Formats: sequence, structure tokens, C-alpha cells
Amino acid sequence: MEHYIVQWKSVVAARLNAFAREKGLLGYRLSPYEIVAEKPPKPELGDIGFPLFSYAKQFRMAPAQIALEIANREHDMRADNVGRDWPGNLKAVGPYLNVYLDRTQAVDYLLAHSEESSWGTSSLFNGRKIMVEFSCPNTNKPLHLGHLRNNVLGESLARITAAAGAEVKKVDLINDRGIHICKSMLAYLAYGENRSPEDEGLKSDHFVGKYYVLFNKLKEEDPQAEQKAQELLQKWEAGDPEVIALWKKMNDWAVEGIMATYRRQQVSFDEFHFEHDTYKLGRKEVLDGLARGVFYRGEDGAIWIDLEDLGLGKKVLLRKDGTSIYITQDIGTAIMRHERWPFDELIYVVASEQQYHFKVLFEVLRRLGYDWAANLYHLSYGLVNLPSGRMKTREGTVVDADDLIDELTRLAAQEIVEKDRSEAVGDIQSVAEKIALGALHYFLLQISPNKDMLYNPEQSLSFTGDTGPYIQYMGARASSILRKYEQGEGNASRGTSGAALLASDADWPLVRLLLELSSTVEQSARTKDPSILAGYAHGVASEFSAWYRDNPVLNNDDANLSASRVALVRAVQSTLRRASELLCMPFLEAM
RNA sequence: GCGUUCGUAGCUCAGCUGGAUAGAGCGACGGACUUCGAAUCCGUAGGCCGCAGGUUCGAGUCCUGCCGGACGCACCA
Repeated sequence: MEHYIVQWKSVVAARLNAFAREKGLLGYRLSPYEIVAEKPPKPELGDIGFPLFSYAKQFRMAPAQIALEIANREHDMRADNVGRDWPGNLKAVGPYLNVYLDRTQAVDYLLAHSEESSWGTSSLFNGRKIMVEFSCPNTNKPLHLGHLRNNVLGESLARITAAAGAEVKKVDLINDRGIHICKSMLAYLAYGENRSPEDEGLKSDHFVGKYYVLFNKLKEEDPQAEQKAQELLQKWEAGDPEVIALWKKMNDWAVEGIMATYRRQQVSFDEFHFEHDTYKLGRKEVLDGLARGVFYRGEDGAIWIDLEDLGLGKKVLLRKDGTSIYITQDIGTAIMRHERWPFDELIYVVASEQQYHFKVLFEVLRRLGYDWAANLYHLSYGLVNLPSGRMKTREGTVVDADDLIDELTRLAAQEIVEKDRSEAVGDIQSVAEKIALGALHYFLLQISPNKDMLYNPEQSLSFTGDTGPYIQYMGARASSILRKYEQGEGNASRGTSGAALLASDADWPLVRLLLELSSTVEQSARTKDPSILAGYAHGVASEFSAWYRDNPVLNNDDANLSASRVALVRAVQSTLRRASELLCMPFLEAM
């Protein structure tokens, strides 16, 4: 259904236009889209506020005067509400025109729809095919905290985009070739003695990562190590069977381990692309572009593009020897993807360090004549830093993904025991891991994607305050009330729920907030920013917390009031459940 | 040097297309568990929104300059 703000914008536009005609302002016509609406700072000021300052000039009247003129029209008032989903009253409040929604009708709507599977969805992106590329790990080491941010951003964005109506395809490009893998291989040859991850008791990707780190040791012992890694890469490209076999063995270990972390983090993909398949793609496109004069061959023999006019300098697209580089394969991969699944938008979730790369990539595709290049989007997110600065592999300051989830799970399990909730939650380990994911994902999503973020271990391991577990806790409390109701506690089952009983000042802030789920999902989808939804989820939890403190649900003598409040708690549960799902936070009935 | 981006309370962060008195959490201090779960709630203290101009009826938000941080400016990915 149309959002109430959208509806009332058109009412205000119609009224302003009518007033303009009365005043003889011919040709003056406002569209609803031009109307500025905002949320009044206090509930007693109404539900929507329309500032009228900007109309003062045209009407040659003070804004407060216009507000009075527009608000006090009885017959308009009736007309406004005919056939409307969101009836209400207009009042002049100083220079503002404020809408007071009919609360009973709004509650009716909430109770009628919040249990539906479509709750929190929208039709904003109906009919659009949107591809989201994220994660894209290297196969020489396990995932770290930076990947966790990438993964949850991509997964959450995909879910939000789908909730906004799009058909979404999640894709992952596994970087399974290149010099970094050769380094792990070389170190394994030097120190591995043909051992397997099982032999060393390590998760397979950690095993591979261990040898990547050992490459540094190798370099100290063998000054030729870098050189040898290069040779290994050349042998790999030449298809040397022995090298390929080793690569396959180590690569499978790495990928297997990475997939296990995905499952644990509850992120998934519809398609995997592997760089060893895609790295040769794009070469033909670049040569075609050369033939058509889009690119040029430099004196060095390599193929270049000149982007000086855009301030992007010159960039090599294909080496002198005809081999591909990073951008070559990205060109080919994008084209291949669009051919197979003609998307309306392709979102690359990649760290901000690669902004230049994507500017160049998109421009190359545009100049090659692909008009869909305009629909490519780089969702650039900031780096995750430590209080001591950037994570560095060599200094061993990298926060490992599996270790972090382990640690969070351990702490959550400890909390469960300390709070004496072991019996109530049942499977402690399973619930603890869900709390850990809630804490981790909320921590990573609450910050605007474009900002660098600080990972402060102490703070991020906290489960109190503005955290995922706080939201999970409120969901669990709502669930607990509903569970008791089902078990027959209180006298709500003897009463009848009625919207009018939930229209008081005490209920209204919560009701109105719950009604904003779908528009918040839309806003998050439009701006590609899950942090907006994260803030909303926290707001709902916090509002619910304040509400149920003051408004007894089951312990209530009035059976009808009790039944009505149970219905509202259902709406809260449903809303928190939906928001949590979109934020990759497991919803818990008990914790 | 050039480009991108960030700068809001002691710390970590919100603040939607410019609109009503700039908000949370943590930390500090003081309160609330014989009533639906205290991973909670209530209260107090804490702000030249980096600085200086400009646009506007109105600027934390837009523009310009400066200061400070991050990232980028590879035939690496």
C-alpha cells in the first residue's frame, strides 16, 4: 500500500494548488513529489509535518498564515479522507501544516498486515534483476574481519534489495590464481613435507594460510624465493601437470575452508565464478576495442586506454605478451554475466581502496559500447581498522574470521550460563553462536558502509547497549510474552482485540514506528545502506522495551485490553523478525 | 603533487532529498528486581557539529578555501 507520507503529500499538493487558484495564481501547480515532508520532533505535534516556508514568496503570505488558510477547510477535510487508506486531520502548527493520522485506522492496518509474509516488503524494485557480487576471496589464506564486513554487507544488501521487490542473484568470484597462491605453494613445497590439514589438525584454509605466512621465512632463507614464485606462476599458466596438481590440492583446501566459514556466517551465493576460468575472458574484447580505435597500442607494445580527459590517467588493459591483468578479466566477466543474465544493475561490494579500479572498469565498458555499463555500481565500503592501525598479515594483527566467531560464541555461552538461562535456551552452543552472529553482524552493519570503521575488541565483544543481542533480547522478550499467552497465562484469551484500545498516546509511538518497516526497507534499498535498517531495528527494540514496561500485557484485568496488547506484541515480533532476517541476525525465541 | 573520502559529546557512531530545541550506545555519577526475563529500564552530567567564508527565509546537511586523518594514483589482485 501507498505509504502515508506519499498519500498526504498529494493531499497537501492538491490543497495548495486549490488555494493558488483562489488567489488567482494562474499556472501555479505543484506536484506531490515537490512537497517536502518531515517527521515532527515531538509526537504531540502530529505524524507528518509540512514546512511551508518555501511557499511564502509565491503566496505573498507568512508561512503561518498559509498554514491556517489551508488547514481550516471543512469540506476539504472530508474530501481528503474519502477512499483514503490513511485518514487523518490537518492542523496548522505555526509555519507548519501537520497531519494527525487516524490512529484506530492505522492500528487496524498494522494488525491486519503485520503477520503476512509480505510484511516489510515493497514493490520499489519490482521487475528489476539485480546482481550483487561480494566476498571474492583469495585462496591463499582464510577469511578475516574485513571479509566478514564485506560478506554481511553483500548478503544483507541482497536480502534488502529482494525485499524491495527485485529479483536478486548473488555471485562470488573466487580469486584462485595468481602470485599469492604460488607463494603458499612454494612454502608448502619447502616445509610441508606433503602433510595434509588433518595431519596438522588445522582447518583446511588455515592450513594453506599458514604456508602463505611461512613464505616470509622462506624469503629470508632463499633470496630467490620471489623469483621462484614468478616461475611457478608461469608454469601454472603453461599448464605444467605437476604444478596444476599441487595448485588444485591446495586450492581445494582453501576453498573448502572458506565455504565452511560462509556456512557458519550464514551467507550464501547463487553462483560461483572462478578466476582460473575467467582470467582469460576480456582479452578478445580488448583486442576488438583496439581494432575499433577505442584503445591504442603503446610504444611498449601493451594495449592502453587514455582517460586523461576524465582525470583518470592512462591505464594498461592487456600486457605486451597478450596476457590478461586484473582489469582484463573484470571486463570479460562483466560482459559474460550480462550475456547470461541480463541484469538491470550489477552491484560490486568491494573495499574503497579499489574506487579507481572500478571507475576505469566502468568507463572501459562504456567506451566499448555497452550501454548497460551505466548500471554498474561500486558499493565502496571503508576499511576495518584496529586501534593500533591497519591489520597487517606480517605483524600478525589480522583478526581471523573463524577465531572471532569462536571467541564471540564462547563469550555468549558464558553469558547464558552466568545469567542462569541454560535450561531456558536448551542447546547452549547453538544459541550462543546465533547470539555471536547477531552481535558481529549488527556491529558490522550499524556503521554506514562508506565509512572506515574501528574494530575495538572490547566494545565489539559487548552484548549490552546498542548491539545485536539487545535487539535479539527484545525479540526474545516479545516471544516470551506470546509463548505465555499461548500457554494460557493471563486472561487475554477471554478478551477480544480491538484497534481502538491501541490508539492511546502510550501505544502510538510504537505503532507508528512499526508501520515504517517497509518504507525503511525501501530507503535502505534505494541508498544501498543496511545501516539505516539497523538503526530502525534498534529503534523498534528500544520503543518496545519502553512500552511493555508501562503497559502490562498479560497481567491485566481488562481482558480486551490484554488481548489487544497481545496483538501488538505479535506485530512487534513480526517486525523484529523481519528486520533481523534482512540484517543477517538470527532471530531468537529465547536467549 | 593530483584524485576520492571522512572529521558531530571523553570513546564508538546516528542525524532521510537543507526545516521545529543536534540524538543513541559505551564510559562516569545516582536510582529501579516479592508483578509478563535486569543481556533491561529511569535520571544527571557531557556539544563554537574541524576552522573560515558563501548560498538561503533557514545550514551538522549544499558551494569554495584551509587544517587534520584514511585510501588510491602498478603491465599486483
